[in-house]
This record gives sequence, C-alpha cells and structure tokens, in this order.
Amino acid sequence: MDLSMMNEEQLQAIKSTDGPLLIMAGAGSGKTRVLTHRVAYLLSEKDVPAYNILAITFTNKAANEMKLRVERIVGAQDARDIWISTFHSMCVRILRSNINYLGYDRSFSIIDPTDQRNVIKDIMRRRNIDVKQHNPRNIIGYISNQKNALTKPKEAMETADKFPDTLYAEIYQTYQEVLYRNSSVDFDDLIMLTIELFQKEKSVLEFYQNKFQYIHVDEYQDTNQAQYELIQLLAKKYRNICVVGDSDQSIYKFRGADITNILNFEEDYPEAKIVKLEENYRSSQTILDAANAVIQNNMERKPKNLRTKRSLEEKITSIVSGTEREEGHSVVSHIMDLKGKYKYNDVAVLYRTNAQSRAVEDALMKSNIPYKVVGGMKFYERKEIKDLMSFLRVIQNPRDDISYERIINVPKRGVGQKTIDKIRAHAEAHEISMYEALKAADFIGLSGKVANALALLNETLENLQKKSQFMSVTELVDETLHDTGYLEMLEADKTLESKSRIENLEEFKTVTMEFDRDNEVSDSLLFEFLSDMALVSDQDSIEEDSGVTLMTMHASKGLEYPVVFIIGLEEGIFPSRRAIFDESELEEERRLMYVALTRAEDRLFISRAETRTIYGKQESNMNSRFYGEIPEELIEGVQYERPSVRIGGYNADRANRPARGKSRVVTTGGATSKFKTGDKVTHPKFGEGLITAVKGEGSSEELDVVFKSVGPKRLLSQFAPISKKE
DNA sequence: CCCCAATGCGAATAG
DNA sequence: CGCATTGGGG
Ligand SMILES: Nc1ncnc2c1ncn2[C@@H]1O[C@H](COP(=O)(O)OP(=O)(O)OP(=O)(O)O)[C@@H](O)[C@H]1O
Repeated sequence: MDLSMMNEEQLQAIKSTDGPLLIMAGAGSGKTRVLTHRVAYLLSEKDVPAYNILAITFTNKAANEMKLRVERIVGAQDARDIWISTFHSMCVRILRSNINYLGYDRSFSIIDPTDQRNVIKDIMRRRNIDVKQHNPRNIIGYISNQKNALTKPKEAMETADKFPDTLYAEIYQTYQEVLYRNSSVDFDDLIMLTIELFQKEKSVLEFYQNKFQYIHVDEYQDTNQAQYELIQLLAKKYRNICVVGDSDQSIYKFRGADITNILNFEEDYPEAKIVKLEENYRSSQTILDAANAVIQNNMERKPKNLRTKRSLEEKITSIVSGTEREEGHSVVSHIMDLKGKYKYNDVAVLYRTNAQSRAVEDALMKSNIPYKVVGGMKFYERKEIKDLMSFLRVIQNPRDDISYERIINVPKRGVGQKTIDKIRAHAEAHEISMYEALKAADFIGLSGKVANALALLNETLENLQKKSQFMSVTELVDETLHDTGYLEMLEADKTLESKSRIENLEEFKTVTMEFDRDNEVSDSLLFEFLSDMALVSDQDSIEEDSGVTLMTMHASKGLEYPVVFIIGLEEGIFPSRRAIFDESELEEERRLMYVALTRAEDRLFISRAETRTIYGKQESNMNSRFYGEIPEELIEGVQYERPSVRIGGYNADRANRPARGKSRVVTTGGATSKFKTGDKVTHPKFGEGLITAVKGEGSSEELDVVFKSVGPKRLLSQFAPISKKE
C-alpha cells in the first residue's frame, strides 16, 4: 500500500493500529485522509476483516466518500462488510435488528421535528398548559438535553427540584410514552435507546463488542455524552479505539456536544498513544496566521500552532457596506472580479444565521450567478412532501398515529377535530392505535359518511402496505399518490400552487429513483428509505453542480474552498447577541470563527454592514470583535482609527470603530439620531456605558447600552436620561 | 367541517 | 418580517 504522500505524523497515526489512539488534528491537517488510509491499512496490511471495523463520520456524505476511497484502495470486495456511517445511522441499523427487546416494533418511525413539536403541544393542550407561558421549544430542548445526558423520564422526575424542570420532566415522561405507543423514536432516542438496549441485553452488546474490534470516531470534539458512552461500551473489550478531533473546532455545544470528551481521552485510556497533526495543507500562511491569532483569544484551550509550507500570500480583503443589500452586492462584485482565476464552485459564502443568505441570494440572482443554498427551508419541509412522507410512514408503521393524524383528512374527507377526538378516545380506551381503532368504526359513533370514507382510507393503506413488500420506493410513491387520491386532488385544483406541488412531487421521485438504483427491493426497503430521509444532513444535500455555495458556518465544518467570504461580521450577529455576555459561549463563537476562517485555501473576504434590517427594523451594529482579533497587517481595504474605549475586558479598539474602506463610509444610526454605535455615554444611575446598537428611528429609537456597572440595557432614546461623554 | 383574513407574537446554530 | 393561531362567515 502506497503511503508515500503522508508526512511523518500522519504515518504514525495510520500505523498505530492497536490500542487507543488520539489524533489531535488541527484544521486542514488531513485527518480525513489519515482516517481513510488507516482503515485501508488495517484491511490490506494488517489483514483485519472488514467485518471488524467501524468508522463513525460526521455526515452521511463523509461516510460515503470514505467508503468510496477505501474501496479504491483495497477493492470493493474487501471493503463490503465495513461499517462506515454516522452515529445516527449506525444506531438505526442496530435498533432495526434489536429494538424488539425494548418493546418497539422493528418497523419503528423516526419522528419528524415538526411532528415532535406537535406532540409536545398536544400534550400541553391536554394538560391545560399555556404554550405562551412555556415555549415548546424550551421543552424540546429540555428533553433533548435529558436524552443526551442519558437521563430517563423517571430519573428526570426524581431529580427535578425546581420549576419549570418539575413540569418539563412530567411532559418528558408523557412524551416518551406517546412515542412508545406510536413505536416512534426521535433523533436523540436513537443513541439513548441503543445504549439502553446494550445495558438490557448483554448478549447484544457482546455481539457488537466482538464485531467492532477496531473503532474510529471522526470529529470527536463534537460528540455528546450519550455518544461518548456508546463508544465507551463498544470499545471496552478490545480497546482499539481511534478518535480524531480538534478541540478548537468544537461548535455544537448547543446540541449537547461536550468538549471534555476529547480533553479527557488520555484519562479514559491511560495507555493511549497521542499523535498531533499540525501541518496544514489547506490554507495560505496569511489565512492561517489570521486563524491562529483569533483562536488565541480563547482562554480555555491548550496552546497549539498550525504550520504550513505555503507563504504569506494575498491579504484578507475587508468589505464594509452600508446595508445588508449592499453587502450582498459587494460580495457579488468581488466574486465577479475573481472570474478567470476561480470557478463559481470554488467560492463559498459563510454566515452565522440562515436568514442572512437572503440578501446575497438576491444579489447573485440579479447578476445571473448560479448558486446553491445549503440548509434553511428544505425541500423536504414542503407540505406536499411531508404529506407523502406521512403516508409512507403509516404504511411502514401502522402504529404511527402521529403520521396518521396528519393524513387522516388528506385529501379532504370530512374529518375534523371532533372525529379525530372520538377515534382517539376509542383507541386510548382499548390501548390500540387509531388505525386499528377504525376497524371498529361502527362502535365509535361516527356518521355514516365519515365512517365510509375512513374505511376506504384504511383499505387503501392496507393495500399499499402489501405493495410495499415487493415494490421499489418509486413505484410505491406513484401508487400512494394515485390510490389515496392525493394526485387527483392536486390535478383537480388548477391553481399555480397545486401545479408547483405536483412538480415538487415529481422532483421528489428523482430522490426515490436514486435510492432505488442503490438498493435492492426487499421488505426493509421502505424502512431504509424513510430512515435515510430522516437522517439527511444539510451537508449531505450539497449538490455537485456548478455555483457559489451559501451556507452557515456550522454547515461548512469539514469542507474547504479556494475562496471564502465570511459575512455579517458584526457584534450581535457574529458573535450572536445571545452569546455576548457569556464567556464560554463567546469562546464557542470564536471557535466557529476559527472553523470559518480555516475553510479558506487562497482567498478570504470578511464583510460587514453598517446597518441591517432585522425583523423589519433597522439596526446598526458595531464591528465584530473577531474582526479586531485579526492582525491588521494581514488585512487590506480598511483604514483604522485610533483606539478608544475599553469596557469589560472587551478590546474595543479597532473593532468598534466604523471602519472606512473600499466601499464607503456610512454614518451609523442615521442623521436624525443623537447617538451612534460606539458612543460612550453616562447615565445618572448606571454610570458609564457604551452604545452597542441603535435601533429604529425617531421616537421609537432604541439604544442597546452596555454599562460598566450593570451590564446590558435596552433604552428608549427619547426618554433615556443619558448623555454623550466627550 | 372548511377556508380565509386578521392578529399577535417570537426570533440561532442542527440530526 | 413570517409563521402559527384564532375567530368569523360560508
Ligand atoms: N500529506 C499530505 N500531502 C498533501 N496534501 C495533503 C496531505 N494530507 C492532507 N492533504 C490535503 O489537505 C487538505 C485538508 O485535508 P482534510 O480535509 O482531511 O483536513 P481536515 O484535517 O479534515 O481539516 P478540518 O479539520 O479543518 O476539516 C485536503 O485537501 C487534503 O487533500
């Protein structure tokens, strides 16, 4: 096997096959390449059977790419039995074979996040809990946290000691019962239930422990407690565990990721070997210098320095625009300037929130530049697609009342809330599913017309269920749309909207066709299709075709582009307003900046707007502190002003001054305002403060002020007893 | 039961 | 601003 293109450390990582191994891989140091070759090395040089190898990747796309690369090195035959997948896919696979031990059907559904929300709201409604007092979002977050920490409802109830946790724990319990009755699981259950299974059925755990003698985990810094536990269990017997990660790239704390997993690896496995990959093969020295400088502002980190053989090349270009629309146009004009040197495919535009894509999209569209937006409002979130998916889920899992309720009146067959309540009551009284309950329609007390319509629906579903056993997914979709009358309903309605729905369903069939191409017809086909669909990530759906790529910085993790734009570098946007006053959240934002910076190979553009429209209101934000953390000699396109204020340890020097550059200078806050971002003010009660944002205008103008004494406050300009200092 | 218009309220990152 | 809920008339 040819390993000549590997450097010394990479070789070490590849060849240290036995025992625990921690690969601390800096950005762009070739960890993906190392992981791939390590797996290939195990197969071809160490004669480890593919059957005994597990590799966990962060996305399905990465899994498929790794599979292909391993196949290219050792041949498809030798690679066939290897498990390369994400945590979630792995768990689906394990649960599919074993979930019956936990009482769920093996045809279980993976609940859609929207349905999940509806289940929570429904539970709240039944318990007369006001959704205005308790945001379902918080409850979903609570439940997710519990599951990531492997806390069962019972335990959550016992340990909850303060409101609203006490209430949330009860909702959690009911929620879990509802899911169980529906033989449905949510994303977090996939991991938690797999662990539960392993704990309950030792033989199953032993089976997988013996199977997975060589375990690899990519992006280990972003694993959560449950995933950590799962790996611990699996690796316990053979202790051949190789984890790869970079603690500076941990950006998923908000969904439970725990950076201490990677930091404590050496304690978990005292015999662990550690290999550091610190040579970056991706970026110019300029870009790397910027990234290193920024991340150095994080206090809670082990020092590390990435090196590269590349030299100081083109400087980082700073773009300052008046509004977000102008920012979009600036980005586009810079992209046009790159014509000849780079293709559209080489360019990525990164931002903090999905909503920021809009202005860039508009500008790209006007200039006829092809582009693709990753994530955001997905194709699969459209009504017609969700309806179809609900039909398929019910066909696959008749216990899935959650999906059944969605389609029970689609197309319209005169079923309303009253009818649903009746069926539900009957189902609950007899501890059966609604679908099952309808077989006894006569006893429920429905009107003849409705009862007939529902009997027909059930018959249709039963037939489709039979068809699902021997049809391809594409065929089944066609049959479903026809038999249920869904397509007919859309065709009968001649509106543009219905036309577009039909088109979308056609489009959906290209997805099913691709799936059918790769998968044999079997009685597991529909299950696999549905679980694959549930687990697609944003990165998975990045299309290959030419165009500029727009995505959040989170979605960009692991990717690389010759040209990168980072937009919206403003306090309150990036770092996010919600992170500004919490040191550890701020460090996470900074790591996100680090990830974004290190995506770039050659050219990097950093951009901000003086004012932007947020929820219909004009706001003006200060320059992002991250901007100020990049050494100025690496940046072109901006002149700096003298440093001035310093508040709460935040170096406001360059950062808070409206920078002057290529674009043009805009006075923040508008001409009518007395105050502008960056002004130092005094307040009779709060003392000295700094204006961090000016919103709205005239009498409704609001000021965000950070006071030295009391921290952040929002004041109405008109009434605030403050005066400008200096 | 269905549909539309008015209203009111919330608001990040994601599998 | 955009979505979800709500209330009234058909
Ligand atoms: N030994 C090598 N010689 C030349 N190029 C290499 C070598 N190792 C890796 N590379 C290149 O470096 C780039 C970065 O590799 P890779 O994507 O694996 O990095 P990474 O460690 O996953 O980065 P990140 O953590 O930032 O996502 C790739 O384009 C890869 O081809």
